[in-house]
Amino acid sequence: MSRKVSPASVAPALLGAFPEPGHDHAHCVDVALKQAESICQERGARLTDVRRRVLELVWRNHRPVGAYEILEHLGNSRKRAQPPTVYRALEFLLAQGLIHRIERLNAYIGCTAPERDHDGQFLICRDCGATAELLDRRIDTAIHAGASAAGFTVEHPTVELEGLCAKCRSHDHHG
Amino acid sequence: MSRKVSPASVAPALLGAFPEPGHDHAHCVDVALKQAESICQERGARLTDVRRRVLELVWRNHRPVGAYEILEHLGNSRKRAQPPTVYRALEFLLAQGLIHRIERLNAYIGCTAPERDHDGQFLICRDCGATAELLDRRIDTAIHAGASAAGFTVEHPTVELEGLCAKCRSHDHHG
DNA sequence: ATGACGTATGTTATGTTATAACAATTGCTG
DNA sequence: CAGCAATTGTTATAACATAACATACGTCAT
Repeated sequence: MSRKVSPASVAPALLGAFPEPGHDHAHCVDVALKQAESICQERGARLTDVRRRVLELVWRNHRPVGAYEILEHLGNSRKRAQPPTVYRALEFLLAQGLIHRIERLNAYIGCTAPERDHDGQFLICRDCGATAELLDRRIDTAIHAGASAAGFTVEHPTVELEGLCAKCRSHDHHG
Repeated sequence: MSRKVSPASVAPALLGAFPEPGHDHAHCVDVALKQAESICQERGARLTDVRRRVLELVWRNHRPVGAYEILEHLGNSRKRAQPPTVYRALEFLLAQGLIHRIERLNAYIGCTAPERDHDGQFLICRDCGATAELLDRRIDTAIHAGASAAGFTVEHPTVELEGLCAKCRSHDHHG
């Protein structure tokens, strides 16, 4: 069992793509959790039980998930967790680059390329809610160029693109 | 007095630029209000008293302003306005393209090019809070190209770039 | 002018998202 | 196992936003 996971072998084939309707999502979750373990171990960061469960819940599907939605599913039969528990876990996962926050939606989504330090670009379908992460260097380049023309240095770009995914666009046309 | 205002004559020299520290801000507000009047008249939209006052408050400075901050300044000596009053005015101003919402900050900022229908790109200084609007076609192009490569049609891009403006960057270096 | 209608605003209550502050627990290290 | 730092639990509240219904206002046909 190699501890160091090569990006090529584990990266889901989702970068810039929307998942197929019937794909093996358990596999997506599995990969994400394994990557998280590996990354945290490398860094000496502690992927505790709460944090792992929150990460798992963020990965329940390929849509951004709200903190309170996570909270609902985090409950331990008898006692419900409180907001700070979830927000602290989210804060940790954000800091480790394991998830991203979607500002438009006040929601969180699993990162598909956690090995790289980056701010992604997000394609958010207004119809089905599916959200894909893009890592487009041309967009980055254009942004940095445009900003520096105004004397501005970009540190944390937020790029969230609402629109229609291919599937929903074809539905709209046909139905 | 011409009713139709040519963009060239009124557009503030701020597109993609941060305002000078000592600029005549009363002029910025004045221009914004006049443009708003003109645009609403053309469209048969009613720029009522509440709406004009909210627009004026959004333009108090070149930083995004929160709804509750507006609320505080909207009070009429005796009775304070309620949240829905402000939110409804903001909704109207957004619909008319007279202001933009900054998602990262849950805040609103005056649009510097209200005659054009557009989603701007925003440069937000993390140090001084000053925020400038960019209308960079290269960024738009890169975004649409990147998205369509994933089969995605962008309808409403959100581009909010946090970083350092020229002034604050030089302060950082010197001090 | 007046009544009917649509738009705008006032008012009350509540929903949703997020954090402050402090206590208790856990895990690591000497 | 004592001491310390990191994590989680718990209580309360802050910050942002909207639902629902009442009132006022503008305008247009009669």
